[in-house]
Amino acid sequence: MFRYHKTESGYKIFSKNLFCGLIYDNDHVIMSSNQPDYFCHYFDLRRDYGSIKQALSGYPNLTQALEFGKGIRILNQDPAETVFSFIVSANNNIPRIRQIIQKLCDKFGEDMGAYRAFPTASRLARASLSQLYEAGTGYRAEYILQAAGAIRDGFLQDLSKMDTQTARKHLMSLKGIGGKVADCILLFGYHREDVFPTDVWIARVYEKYYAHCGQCTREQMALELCKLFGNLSGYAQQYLFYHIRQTQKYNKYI
DNA sequence: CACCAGGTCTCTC
DNA sequence: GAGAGACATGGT
Repeated sequence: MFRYHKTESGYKIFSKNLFCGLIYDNDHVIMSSNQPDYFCHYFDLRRDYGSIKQALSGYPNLTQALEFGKGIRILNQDPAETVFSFIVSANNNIPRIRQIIQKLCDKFGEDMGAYRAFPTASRLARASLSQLYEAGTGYRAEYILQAAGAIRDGFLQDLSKMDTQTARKHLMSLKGIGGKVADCILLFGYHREDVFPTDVWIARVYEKYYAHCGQCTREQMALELCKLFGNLSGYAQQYLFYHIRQTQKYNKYI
C-alpha cells in the first residue's frame, strides 16, 4: 500500500520481499512479477467486484464514489508489514509514511539485489531505538520496537482464528494501535470485511452524509457505519475514502 | 512561524 | 468513559 513507485508506463510495487511491475496498455494492465500467484492474491484478482458494487449501489450516498473508484480493490497485504505500516501512518501524512517505510526497508530489509525487502519482525526487534529514530519514525519508534518483539514471539499467530472483535482488541493491546489502525490491519492484512476504518476523512464523510448523533467519536462512527454496511463495510469505506481523498484538497501528494 | 498529517497515549475529572 | 494536550517529523 505504501510501497509503490510510478514509472513511465505504470507502477512498481513491493510487498514483503517480493516485487511486481504493472504496465498500463490501453484498456488492460500487464503484470510481471517474480511471484505472480502471490500478487494475484495481493491485488485480490479472484474476487468479483462487480457484484460488490451492485450490492453497494443500494446504499445511500455511494453512487458517485462507486463510479469514481471503479478500479478499487482491497489489497491482501502481509499481516506483519501491515501492522508496522499502519503504526507509522498514525498522525502522519502519506508522503512521510512512504518515506519512513522506505528508510526502514533500506536500513533493515533483506537485500534482494535490485531492491530491499520489507524488514522482518525479528530483524526490527533487534534494531535500536536510535536506529529507528534515524529512519524518521519519531515517537513511534518504541511502538515499532514493541510490536516487532511481540510479532517475533507469535503475537499474530492465532489472529486469523479469532472473530473480528476479539482480533481487534488483541491488536489494540499493542501500544500505537488504536481502533482505526487496528481496523486497517484487519481490513488490509486479514481481509476482514466487517470493519470500517474511521480516520479524519471518513469522519468528514460521516458528518456530511450519515450523521445520526450530533457529536460522536470516531469509535461511535465506526460502529454505526459497520452496523449500516455489515459485511460490505470494508468495501464501502474504501470507495468513500478514495473519493473524498482524491476530490478534496491535498491530492497533490498522489 | 504556526498549523497540519489515513491517531494514539496519558493524564485528569 | 469522556475531554484536553502532548507527541517526532517534515511540508506548506
